[in-house]
Amino acid sequence: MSKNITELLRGNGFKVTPQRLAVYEVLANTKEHPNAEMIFSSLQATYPTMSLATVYKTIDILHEIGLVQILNAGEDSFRYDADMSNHAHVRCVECGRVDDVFDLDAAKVTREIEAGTRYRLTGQQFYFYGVCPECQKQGKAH
Amino acid sequence: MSKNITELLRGNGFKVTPQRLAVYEVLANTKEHPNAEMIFSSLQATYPTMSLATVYKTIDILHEIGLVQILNAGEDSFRYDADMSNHAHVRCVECGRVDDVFDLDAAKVTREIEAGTRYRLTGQQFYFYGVCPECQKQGKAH
DNA sequence: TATTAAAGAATAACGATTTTCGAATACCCG
DNA sequence: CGGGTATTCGAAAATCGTTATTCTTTAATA
Ligand SMILES: [Mn+2]
Ligand SMILES: [Mn+2]
Ligand SMILES: [Zn+2]
Ligand SMILES: [Zn+2]
Repeated sequence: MSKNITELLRGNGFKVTPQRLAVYEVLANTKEHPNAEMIFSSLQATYPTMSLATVYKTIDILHEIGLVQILNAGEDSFRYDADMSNHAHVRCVECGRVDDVFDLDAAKVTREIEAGTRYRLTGQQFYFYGVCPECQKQGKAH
Repeated sequence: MSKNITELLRGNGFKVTPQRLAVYEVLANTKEHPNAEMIFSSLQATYPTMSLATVYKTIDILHEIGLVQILNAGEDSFRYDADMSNHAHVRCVECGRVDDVFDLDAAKVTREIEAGTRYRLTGQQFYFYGVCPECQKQGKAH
């Protein structure tokens, strides 16, 4: 995995830097779908000198070489995901967390849409909104 | 249809103004899913004095009284749709147009997700992106 | 038609995200 | 090891859809 990103960076003419590896590691080891600020914060401990600008530029590159997908979950900022598989997401409108949704055959849906619309689809985003299990517990008073 | 919006505005304590009717007419008579700027532009001919701020405020009201839905098609701005049925959208990454996708049973998909996750879902947003038939012809992307 | 509160026009302001800038640093190739 | 140059840092600035403001106009009611 780390080997993969190193090769991909070099192979695309990008230098391999600790910052780039670190940003990718954050995304590869979380299921939280962080935005740029969250990535930046989580690197403060290990990379106190990391610049937010570097996070943004690194994400651009990681996206360009196919290692990171960009999520628009209807918030002000973008979220990022190193899981490049075709899966949907659900955002809790109470606490803001974004979880994976794997119980959806996205490829099948895509095929149906492609047949119906005559578009050649290159991607898709499914977002669901609701209340996560934890917030349901806390908000019993509803 | 115009009768409907008039009643709804009055019934909700809003005044019926030419601007409000005009904004709704644009949305009711197009399939282009315009954003605020596009609505504003398309009204320049008939309402040269229309303010962009009025477009925004009117959309708020139309949304509030259930006449317009707000779309997040993965762009910087929101798009609006007077078709209140539950349907998905597809955006052409070449020319930016946004088309309807009626070949998707969103309610069915939502039920599946709700069963699989433990979220209590309150809404969803699907959008697909790809290359529309016309842009495929022009070979902008082979 | 007069009254009055709501609404519109025009434009300034907003504000969080994202980008830019220039000097310092460090990756990488030979 | 160096030299060349991509990259980083840090702060500042831009971005830009949307909202607030101020003054003017208008819809609704009787
Ligand atoms: Mn994910
Ligand atoms: Mn539509
Ligand atoms: Zn929650
Ligand atoms: Zn197109």
